[in-house]
Formats: sequence, C-alpha cells, structure tokens
Amino acid sequence: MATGRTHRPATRSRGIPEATVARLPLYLRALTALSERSVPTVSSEELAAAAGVNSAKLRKDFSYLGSYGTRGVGYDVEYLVYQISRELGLTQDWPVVIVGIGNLGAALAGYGGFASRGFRVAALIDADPAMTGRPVAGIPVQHSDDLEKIIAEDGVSIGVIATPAGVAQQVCDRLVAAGVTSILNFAPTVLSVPDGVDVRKVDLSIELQILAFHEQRKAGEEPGDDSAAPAAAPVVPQAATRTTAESGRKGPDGDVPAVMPA
Amino acid sequence: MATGRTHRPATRSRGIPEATVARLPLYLRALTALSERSVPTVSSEELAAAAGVNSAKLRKDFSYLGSYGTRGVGYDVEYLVYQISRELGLTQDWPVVIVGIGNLGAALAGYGGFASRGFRVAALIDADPAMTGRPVAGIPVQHSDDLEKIIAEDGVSIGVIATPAGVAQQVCDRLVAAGVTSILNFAPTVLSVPDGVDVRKVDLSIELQILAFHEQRKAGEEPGDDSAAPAAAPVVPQAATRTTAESGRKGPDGDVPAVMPA
DNA sequence: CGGTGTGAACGTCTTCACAGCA
DNA sequence: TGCTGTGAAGACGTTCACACCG
Repeated sequence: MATGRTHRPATRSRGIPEATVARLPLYLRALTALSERSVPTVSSEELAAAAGVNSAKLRKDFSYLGSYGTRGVGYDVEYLVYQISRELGLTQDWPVVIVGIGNLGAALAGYGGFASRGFRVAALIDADPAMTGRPVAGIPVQHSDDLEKIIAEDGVSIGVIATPAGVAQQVCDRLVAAGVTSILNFAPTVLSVPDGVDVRKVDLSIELQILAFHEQRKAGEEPGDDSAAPAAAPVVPQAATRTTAESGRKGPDGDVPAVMPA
Repeated sequence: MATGRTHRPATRSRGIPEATVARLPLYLRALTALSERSVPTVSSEELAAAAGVNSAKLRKDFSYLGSYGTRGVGYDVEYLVYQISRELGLTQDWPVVIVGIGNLGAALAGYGGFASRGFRVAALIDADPAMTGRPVAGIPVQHSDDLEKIIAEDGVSIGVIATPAGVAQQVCDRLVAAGVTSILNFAPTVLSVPDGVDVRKVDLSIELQILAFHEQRKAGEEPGDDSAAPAAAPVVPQAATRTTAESGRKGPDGDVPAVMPA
C-alpha cells in the first residue's frame, strides 16, 4: 500500500503496472548476472527461469517498457540492463540515510547490495550519544539532533527506519518534515505520512507468520492423501525443483481438495 | 513477490485468499496493542485505521474466517486475537533455525518480534569454524556440519537463510533434504525447491529500487504539473496523513511484495 | 440507529494462444 | 522457423452499497 500508488490515479500514457515495477529489480538482477558472464542475448524463457517467473509474464512486463526484443532471437542483455536501470531510476545516485543503528541498522549499513545498485549510504543516525562518532561499516554515526541538517545538506530523499517501534512515527515525521519523500520502514508499526510520501515496509515477523499459516495447513494434509498420483510419480531426489516465484500450476487435476481442519 | 504461492491453485471451499492471509498478521498486531490497553471491543473502522487498511477490506477479510463480530457493536478484541492466532497457527510453538550468522543473521537472532509471536530460535548455524560455540544473542552458534542433526532433533520445519547469495541454494537444498518445508530467504537469489516447500523472500535492495522508481517519477512531475489541483489544495502541515501500511502482496494501493535485504 | 456481513460491480494481474516479424 | 509482442479470457483482489440484525 501504500506505497505504491497514492500517486496519480493511473496517469495516462506512462503507466507501468505496480506489479510489473516490483518485478523489474528481479529481472535486472538476473540480467546483471548474465552480463557478467558476457552472455549477449537471452530468450524470454531463459530469463524468466533465471528470475523465477513464467515467460508470458516477463514478456508482458517488458511490453510495458517498449519493444526491446528481437523476434526469433530474444533480448539483448546489455541493452535491457540499461533500459530497466533507467526505468527504475538507477542511473542516478540516490543518497540514503539509515536511522536507528542497532543490530539491524548496522547490518543494513554494511549491506553490499546498496552501492551496487546506485544507492549510497549518506549517513547513519542514532539517538544514543554513546554511538555518535563511532564508525559502523566504515561510516561514522551521527546524532539525531542533526537529522534535519544532514538531510538538507545531502539532498536525501530516501530514508530507512530501523528504530524501535515506539519512536518510528516521530522519526518518520522528522524525516518527512526535512524533505524525505520515500521511506523504507523496518519498525513493526503502521506509519502515517502525508500524501506524496511513499512508505514500504518490511516486517520479519509478518513473513514468518505467513509461512506458519501454510506450514500449519500442510501438517493437516498428510493423512488425507488424495487418490491420484500413484506411486509411479517420480520422486526424484533433487530433481523436480520448481522455481518458487510463480504459482505452481502443476497437475491438471484439481490438486488436493480439501484439507481443512474443521 | 514471490513467494507466497506454489501452493494449491486456490482450493475451493475453505480457502482463505492469500491476500487476506498476508494481512492477518497486521490485524493481529493492532489487536494485540488494543488488548494490552484492555480495550474490550473495536469497530471495523477503528481497527482498520490502526492496521492501515480500509474498513471494507477488513470486514471482507474477517468474513473469510467466520462471523466473529456483533452487528451494531463491533468485534471482541480478545476473541479475535485468539481466532486469528489460531488461524495463523501461532497457538503452537515453531522452532526456527537461522543459517548464516553474519551481520544480518545476528540481527535476526536478536530480533524480539520472533519470540513474541510463537517463534523460537532453535539454533544458529554458520559454516565458519571460528563462529562455532560463540554465543550470539545468547545462543551458541553451531557448525553447519551438524545442520541435518539439529533439524531432525528439534523437529524444525522453518528455516531462515541469511547467507551470502553464492551458497544460498546449497544451504536451501540441505535444509529441504533435512525436512524443512518453509524457508524465509534473505539472500538475493532465486531458490529452487520441490513442490510442497514454501519460500518467501525478503530483498532490501529490491525494496529500495521500487522506492527509487516512484521517487524518480515524483521529480519529473513537479514541472509538468497537471491541470487540476489548483493552489487551493490544502497543504496541511501534519494533517492529511494517509495510513500506509500493508504489506502483503500486491494489490492496488497496496503493496507489493515484501521486503528486505538481501 | 449503528455496524457487521456480503453480493455485485469494478479494477488489476496473470495466463492463454496466436499473429506477425526477424 | 523461432520467439516476441499482445488482444482476449480468466482469476484474483478491492470497493461499493445495502440488507440485516443486535
């Protein structure tokens, strides 16, 4: 939610579906790997497999960007890398501030995936005076009193909140007041922001809870094994791997019907 | 993305929509807060605001669980907390293993949100012999050679991968072979798993890239300001706050995938 | 009345299937 | 011939609006 839209109600022309935008980074990662191996071109089928989606979806996604492929051949890796990077705005430098340098904040500060994608950690900010000046991942921590000044001087528009939940909203308010318009929130709280500000959240405990839901369901299934799928089914050891991303779409039948607990 | 499915193609009957499942943890968190303040009941409107969604969506979501509300009154907080916890499978204990105890793994090991939701860190595993035996967040790190034994002894079914991308797939294979059927992946790689195994991924760099996309778009908008929205628009200081939450999967206004680093 | 529960309208995303171009 | 690009169909998710009940 949030995030994502809130913008113009599906502006004319340039509208790329949010679901597509969310997958572009995935394609970019797969393409970058191919580029490093000096692979010149890829088919939608190959790239889709590498990114963990199905080819129809990938082609449809790319069609929103324009016609960057060659029929009968595939896509030019380098060219696509450039086009997607540009579309995502990664051809420019994005200074980012991380607020809350606890275990998580420190881990994020040292995360290598930042720099490699055009993001630069402009500053680490923490409210604890004892942290001030101490270097974390090679960057000296600054005190939160200077938050506004730091953001203004570096022209920061993206902020990462890794503080305890209790202070997340006030940190958010200060970031927004100082000019930040995009926030990545790791604190387990719902943040309120003015229109025009994007917030994306990452909640570890939520992800685990979703896994637990499905896990619980699996347990109840074992016994009620369905009729089909005789022992002939090849239970290859390491084989039958299915890329996780998309939905399985497996057997034609209806798959296990019910399950359910009562 | 990702993640999430691979399950049954939306089984009939008792199937709770994936989008709803992704929001249940959100409702649970809001309800828990109300519970701690001893609030007896809430209306869909109030709870929705606290969870960062709209009331119609919340009521629809709850309708999939059953009719737990009282018309003209609202929902009983304690009762709902219980029902949602049960639905998510949080009334039982879920032992979890974290593989890869670097900065991120250590941060996850010390993350408080786990224990408070029925998740117990059963073991920390790392391939570096120098880490073996060293306590992280009060739990001694064990060597990866013992991975299979650890999983079997504790009956672990949920694994968290926080290793470098290069070894994520092999760690994943070992976890699966040892009996793990749900994986939370923080490594920036697409994991292949057999049918029946769930994988959810959290990729920080992807989240930032999505923010950058929208951020870039904002910059280009200023000038070409569109017709509507005359200067009359009330630019309230701290007012017009729009709740952002939600995470879950995609959806219009919604959010898209999930999260973090990687 | 007030607020839940839900059928129906609506919008978005995914999948299909094939026309069309290199 | 092979693979892209895309209209159309279908699945899924959200929002509306109101019947219904406490």
